[in-house]
Amino acid sequence: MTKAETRIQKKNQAVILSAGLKVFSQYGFRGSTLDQIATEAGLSKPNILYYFSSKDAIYRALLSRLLDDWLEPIYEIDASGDPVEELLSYTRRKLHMSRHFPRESRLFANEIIQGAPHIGDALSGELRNVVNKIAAIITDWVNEERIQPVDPHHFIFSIWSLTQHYADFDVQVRAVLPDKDPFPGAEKHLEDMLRRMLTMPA
Amino acid sequence: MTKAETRIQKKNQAVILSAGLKVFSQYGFRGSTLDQIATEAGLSKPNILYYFSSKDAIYRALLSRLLDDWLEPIYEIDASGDPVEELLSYTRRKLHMSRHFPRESRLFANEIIQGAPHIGDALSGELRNVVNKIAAIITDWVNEERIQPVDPHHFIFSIWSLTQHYADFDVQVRAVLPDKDPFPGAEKHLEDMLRRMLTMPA
DNA sequence: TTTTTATTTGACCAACTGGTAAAACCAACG
DNA sequence: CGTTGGTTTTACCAGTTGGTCAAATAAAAA
Repeated sequence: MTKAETRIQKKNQAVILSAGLKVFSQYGFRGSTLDQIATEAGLSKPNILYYFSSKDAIYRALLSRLLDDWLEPIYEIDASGDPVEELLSYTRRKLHMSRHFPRESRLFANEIIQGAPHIGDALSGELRNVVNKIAAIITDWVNEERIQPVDPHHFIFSIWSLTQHYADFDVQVRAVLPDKDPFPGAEKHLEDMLRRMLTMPA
Repeated sequence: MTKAETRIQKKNQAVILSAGLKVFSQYGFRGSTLDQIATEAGLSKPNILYYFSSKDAIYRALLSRLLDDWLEPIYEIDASGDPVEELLSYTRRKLHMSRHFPRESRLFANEIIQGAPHIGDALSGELRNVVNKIAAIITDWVNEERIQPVDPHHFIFSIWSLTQHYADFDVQVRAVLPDKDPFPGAEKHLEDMLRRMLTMPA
């Protein structure tokens, strides 16, 4: 039986997780320090360790929420919907995440680049399963000749990379396009490109 | 007048840079330690600092080589060549780099994700210039109706993200496709997709 | 060979790391 | 009011960090 949490606990846990997200997403696990997180959270270091038993515990708490959020848009793909529209709106949802939750995207990117030491299991477990499911749907759509032939797995990787790029490489994108918000252009570009790629020629 | 380097200097500098690349590309700058690099290089820590004045110096030496290597394939794009083939072979060169120099790709990714604190200037300088040049070429090709209309900047970003994904997110890719080498499939997929994108009428 | 120069090492340091312990503080409730 | 239980802080610790220094060693030049 888990004890009910007080208001203060809820608030401070949220503050710490938010600070941890900011710091971990920028420096990776090993490059981040409890002092940084404490400063960012406006709490003392021992106070942080009163709410989370260790640096690792903060990181793991963040990651366990993360994978769910990261995968959630893919569950909304509807096998009975219009193939092109389903895949385009999945892409739109992923791009939306890059725009509005770039820190989460970068935290994930850091974890993967470092070899996924904390979530490797989830990758070859849940992630792999859901990807294979969607890949099967895409294969069906191809066989029914409702979209152009594509390698379903690599196509999914393409959507991930195309959308996450705008969060993970934000600095680079803005260095090249300094004046404007890149996202409207990105959305139009991705929609055009993917639609062209998927659409059967008349 | 710079002194000529002895063969020991050459060898040890190379060994240290190689070890630094391995460590920095996995943990980022702040997450890496001189001890790790020393162990990886098979040298003592003070011995490493005999060849490079600081941890930062190793990192900067790596980055200064990196941007050149990273950009080099784009310089080979020939404005007078066949548009589709030029862009496809650029993509192939980038994918080739992801396959054979994944550590360099991840070092670069780490640096960008962290906000490019060491190479921000190069991004808004040299990188921006060369991208704008290639973007102008692509715009010409579009205007001459030799390829389908695309946003040139976002199209370049797309090539980068699609190809680098296979280096930076290698663990994820292999978690989903555990049995096979992903690169042959990736090459075919990217070629199919990009060709369709550039040639199919809207 | 001797001398000069380049290289490597072991001992060390101050600052920082994640984490602990106990005392002090504070809010609520009887 | 006083007690109780949750919260915060101060002081601290042992291990690690990037980096220094002088002495020891190996290589090259004379």
